[in-house]
Amino acid sequence: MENITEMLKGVLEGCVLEIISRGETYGYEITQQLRELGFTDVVEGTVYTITMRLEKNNLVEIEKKPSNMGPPRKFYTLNAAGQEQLKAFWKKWDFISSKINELKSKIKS
Amino acid sequence: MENITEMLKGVLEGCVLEIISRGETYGYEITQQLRELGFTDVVEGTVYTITMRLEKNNLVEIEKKPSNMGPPRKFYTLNAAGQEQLKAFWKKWDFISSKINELKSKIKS
DNA sequence: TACTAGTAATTAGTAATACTGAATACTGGT
DNA sequence: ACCAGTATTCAGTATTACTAATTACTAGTA
Repeated sequence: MENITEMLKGVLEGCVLEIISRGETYGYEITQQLRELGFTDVVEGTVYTITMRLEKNNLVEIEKKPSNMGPPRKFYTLNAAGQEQLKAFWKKWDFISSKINELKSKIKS
Repeated sequence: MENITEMLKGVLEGCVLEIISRGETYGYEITQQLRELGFTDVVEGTVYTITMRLEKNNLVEIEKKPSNMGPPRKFYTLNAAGQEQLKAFWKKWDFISSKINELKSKIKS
């Protein structure tokens, strides 16, 4: 899918929150999961800006662990504020997507 | 709904395209329709930047008509390129919303 | 040894978009 | 004379994802 970047604004962070909520994970793995999900053009740098923002906003706990596949990994888990943010994200998503779909399905005049 | 502005990026232009496709309309009326749809905080200035972009990208035809309710209105209609853009928007929306909902509904591990 | 590929984090700079907060202008009513 | 509603316009701002790269660790291989 080409040029969806503008439509990803706001939702990509929510996706990252959701992925982290499934269990402790790190940037590179999050990137892979997003690509598997279908957002094939997402790269590490993009996810990094999001995880950095989550750190800055105190939504995650961090633990650095060594890896036998490469350099050490920075594992993230959601704290209480992060889970609140995730809940708020889904609420916003449900709101917006219902409105958009309402518009989409309206009978043309 | 508070602070949904980031999630509106990319989709608001699509909504405006869809509204114009329903029939000749103008900025102020588009704003009202978006507010009726539920995007209550959208203001004229925001819609203006979008209609200006549509003009600049040659996606609309323009006709200025006098009004008996105030200053003259700038009516927009989609041209062929605009209709293509609208189709592309819905394709992207369907793609992204299906992926997000897939993520949302996945069984937590 | 030198090299390549895969894993993993990091960063400065850019582009695109919606929002802020206003100015201008036209009409009708009090 | 004033105000509310209608209607367009615009300079500046904030936020976000992307670009394009650097650094570093491990394992395989020529």
